[in-house]
Amino acid sequence: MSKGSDTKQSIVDEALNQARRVGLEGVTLGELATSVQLSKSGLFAHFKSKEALQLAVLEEAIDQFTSDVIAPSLSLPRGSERLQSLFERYVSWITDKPWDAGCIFISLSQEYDDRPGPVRDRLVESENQFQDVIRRVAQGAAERAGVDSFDADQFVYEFKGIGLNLQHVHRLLRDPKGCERAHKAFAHLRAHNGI
Amino acid sequence: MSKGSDTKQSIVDEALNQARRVGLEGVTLGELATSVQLSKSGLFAHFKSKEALQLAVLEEAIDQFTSDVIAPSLSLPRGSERLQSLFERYVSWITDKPWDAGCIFISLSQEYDDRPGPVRDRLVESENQFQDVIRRVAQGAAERAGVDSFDADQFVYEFKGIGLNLQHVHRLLRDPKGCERAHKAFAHLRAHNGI
DNA sequence: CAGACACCAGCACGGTCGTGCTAATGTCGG
DNA sequence: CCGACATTAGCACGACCGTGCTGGTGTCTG
Repeated sequence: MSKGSDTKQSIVDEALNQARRVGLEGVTLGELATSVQLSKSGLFAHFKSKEALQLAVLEEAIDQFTSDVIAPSLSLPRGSERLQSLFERYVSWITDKPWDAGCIFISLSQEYDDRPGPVRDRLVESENQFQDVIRRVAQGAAERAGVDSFDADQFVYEFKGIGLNLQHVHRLLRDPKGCERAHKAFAHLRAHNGI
Repeated sequence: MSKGSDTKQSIVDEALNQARRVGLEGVTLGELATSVQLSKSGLFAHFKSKEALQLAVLEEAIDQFTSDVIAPSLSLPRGSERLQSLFERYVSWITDKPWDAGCIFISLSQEYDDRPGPVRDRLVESENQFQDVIRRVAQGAAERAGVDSFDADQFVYEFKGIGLNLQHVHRLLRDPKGCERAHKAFAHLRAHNGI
């Protein structure tokens, strides 16, 4: 039972790479099939619908994000060190991909903000979970630093803004100074909150 | 020669509205034709290609942005008042649209960041122009406030981050507190820079 | 008022889309 | 080694895509 799972995994991997460039709706079964050297119907047999494939791809992206960004940061000691790590790994996630394609969640959030359905629902759920992680990590840093009246939700908002514009300047405008500006902005944010 | 221009304008308007929801590639000539009560070929005759239509739509969006956001702000006296107006009009542009669809440039930047061609080129050009406006307005406010060593580019980066995440939380997460957070973040940004 | 021309509908084209059905191939446990 | 079953190819389908051509209908100009 391993042959089938293997090819299914390679399909999802390739679909994820393509989705980073053309979006999840833009991934085509025909094109995807030739990419993984399968017939269109052979590929389709692994998923009962295109939507199921899209959900599998999204799930794969969430898994990668969890193990690349979240988990390593949470393994660090609570406090500003963990917070800094979370930010830096988020920056790397957006800019360091060997395949040059950026953060897929940011692309998908624009693609699905007006497209109801299970894909959008799952995307919203994962975004909220990520916000929760940021909030808790920041809250921990604030407590360790002895800061009172810390507005965690506001911190999350500004944290994400830095990341979103990083993707914007890095991918659309091709500004090489993006990372530098992102780090500087985050330093401002930390200083402003005393953490 | 006014009948033709009128219908052409109504086509572009409708296409712009649809593009806000499904992107420029997602706008379909057939669907667009029925929306404006024209035959597909009748509509197509106004543009020699779909790409020409896309460029016309983008140009229309740029015009609206200029007259809704940029021009009114630039008519105000130089300084922090003008800067604040620019930000608030940007926030309104993202959230206040009667058609509930958000800022199309943010959607397009994700759609075309990996799709070379004239549409992407024009989009990049207009983004750079907007950044120039922010930079000059902020620089003016800094000079009026007597601030030295003002990092205008960094200010632009953080300004845009606030707007991008506003679109994100407003449209995807449907967070009603988005505007409030955006304004608070901008107040932080101004305070940090002393303007 | 008539001729020139802009405007638009009808129809057709090759392609590709997602999705099914059927049959041949492969893989694995007994 | 063989039978059960998972995996994949071939083929077909209706729908829609962007794009042309051709002819008719309106509209403005002289």
